[in-house]
Amino acid sequence: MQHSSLLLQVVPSSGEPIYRQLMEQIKRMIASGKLQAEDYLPSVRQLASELDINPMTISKAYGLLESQNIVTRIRGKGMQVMKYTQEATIEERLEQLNPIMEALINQSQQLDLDKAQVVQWFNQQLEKGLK
Amino acid sequence: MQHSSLLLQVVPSSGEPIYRQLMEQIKRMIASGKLQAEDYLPSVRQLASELDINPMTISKAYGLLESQNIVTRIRGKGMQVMKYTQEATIEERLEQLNPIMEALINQSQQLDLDKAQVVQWFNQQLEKGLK
DNA sequence: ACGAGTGTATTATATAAATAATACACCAAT
DNA sequence: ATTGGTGTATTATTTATATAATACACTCGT
Repeated sequence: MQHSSLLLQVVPSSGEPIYRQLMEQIKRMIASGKLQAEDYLPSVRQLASELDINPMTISKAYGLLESQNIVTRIRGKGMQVMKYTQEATIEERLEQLNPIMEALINQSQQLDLDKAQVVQWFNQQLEKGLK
Repeated sequence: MQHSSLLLQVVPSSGEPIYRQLMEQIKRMIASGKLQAEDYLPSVRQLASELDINPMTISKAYGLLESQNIVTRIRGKGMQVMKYTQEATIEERLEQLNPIMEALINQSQQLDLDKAQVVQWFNQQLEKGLK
């Protein structure tokens, strides 16, 4: 099977543990509808080989997603996005950005940058990075 | 001595190692001029007790800052911000926000949010968080 | 029944990070 | 000289993360 699944990416050196990076990305993909109810996640072994990561690290992420009732393990088939899962509203998705925005605001304060400067810079960076 | 120094804060559960959190915050405080050339960093023991963190973790951060020539160890006195250190320009400080902005843009894409929505939300959050 | 595909358990190893408790070398003020 | 303040070295222990190599139980298509 293909499922190319190269939507997921991981930065092992980022401090953030790999299994958490995976969990958060999958949650975002569910929130945005890129993964829908009853869709299957890429298989452990396939994802492990694509990302060059140990299969048990993937399995750890999947197991935790299951324990959070986000995904169901289906024997012999794989991990399935929970039935009845709804794509998140725009408002809900925006709220998921809060932790990182908090960090950004925090760093801005420590750098003694004011609101206007940061917003301008943010817009400038957005031009280059967001469609 | 006081130096209350409660400018520094740390989130032990964030994945980001404590010693790196400290290093980055101190670098930002130097860039913004909150710490100036020849200022002293809070002492290892004092900071350790304030943040409820092991002294050797602080010492590790300080040692790495020294090896990056950001700070000088002065025997019997403490860690001093390098002489002749200049406060960073606004442009330089804005560039220090790039890594976190990249992450924010990345997450926005994964959530399938568009530029206008994110900018609006960002402004809204800024109202609450930045003076 | 077989084989290839699921996720997972197990055991072991390695590394980074953090803690803990001491001890040391140094400086400065008394 | 003594005391109390610096940072640091040392050794040991603990925890979380990640890897590695096997093995197992299950499902599906043939």
